[in-house]
Amino acid sequence: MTAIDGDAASPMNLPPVETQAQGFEKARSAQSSAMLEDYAELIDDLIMSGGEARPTDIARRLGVAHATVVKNIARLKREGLATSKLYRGVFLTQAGQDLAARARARHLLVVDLLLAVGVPADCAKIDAEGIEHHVSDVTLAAFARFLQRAAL
Amino acid sequence: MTAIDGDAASPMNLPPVETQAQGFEKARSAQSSAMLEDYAELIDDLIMSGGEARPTDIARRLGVAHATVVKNIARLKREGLATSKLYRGVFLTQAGQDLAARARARHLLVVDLLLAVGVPADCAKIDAEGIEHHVSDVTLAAFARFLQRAAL
DNA sequence: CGATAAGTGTAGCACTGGCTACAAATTACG
DNA sequence: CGTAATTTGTAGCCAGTGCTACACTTATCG
Repeated sequence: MTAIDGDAASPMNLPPVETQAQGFEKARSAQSSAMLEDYAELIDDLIMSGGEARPTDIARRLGVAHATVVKNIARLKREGLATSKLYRGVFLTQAGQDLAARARARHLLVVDLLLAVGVPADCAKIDAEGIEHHVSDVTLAAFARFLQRAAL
Repeated sequence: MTAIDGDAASPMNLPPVETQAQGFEKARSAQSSAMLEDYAELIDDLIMSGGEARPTDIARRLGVAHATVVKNIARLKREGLATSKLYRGVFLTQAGQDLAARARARHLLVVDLLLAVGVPADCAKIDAEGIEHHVSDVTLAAFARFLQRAAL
């Protein structure tokens, strides 16, 4: 039951079982909240730039079918992040706006770090989309510190 | 059909539709191959360190139920990455070993980069598990260059 | 004002990847 | 050698997130 025997069974260079499992578990759970963050950030972007966030626009931006967006917006509403009336655009609650702000800050920081270590701009933007959801707060703080140091 | 109108509808600071959709699409497809890479790398690790990769060990390392592992191993076999006989351990085909080698190289490079920018070791190991699957070849090359430069 | 286009929402399907529960095989041991 | 524990495999369920097809509302325009 305990993980002790698991460690004892590793004769050499394998990482400890718990650490490894922890990493995988975190990666799995990150995927779960990734959609919420992406939607919140995108909806916020659309509202701020154009005044409204419509399912069709969101779908085009995400590269998915509009029906997928409608279904996922239902989840955002279920989780208290967004509101919408029938055949009207989507809006973020306060919680949704907070999430969007956090997601955007994280996104920008990841892009900046990629640029700072020499990743081409277009590539940095694309890769950041996948990476940002797996960057823990500790790592994010390290990124910020590194960028501050590099800017001097 | 074209994305032209989408761009025209963006009055200000939003990124172009195609680039954005491209990033999201890549993130989604990365998730699809992530499982294969994780399994291949882990199976290879287990075989190299202990001589055999058993579903129960894999399950413990990944932090999932053994039945999940068995099901996913079936997918690896379907895709020509692994072989196994009933009630015996799992082995990698040549393609599987190649995938494992690539995954491991990528994993190590990501961990090294995180360490190089000041992320704590334990945190780097955990976060790398999620990040590695979203690092494109171009970005990976940039990481390598950065590390080489930093080592001087 | 009415017809057509565009946008929105609903229903139902497929696939992935978790899980539990149960069955079968293998291994360990008295 | 045979029984108990462990391991492996199978079956069936659920949730998430895509999709297409269809229905309905809203907007556009002749």
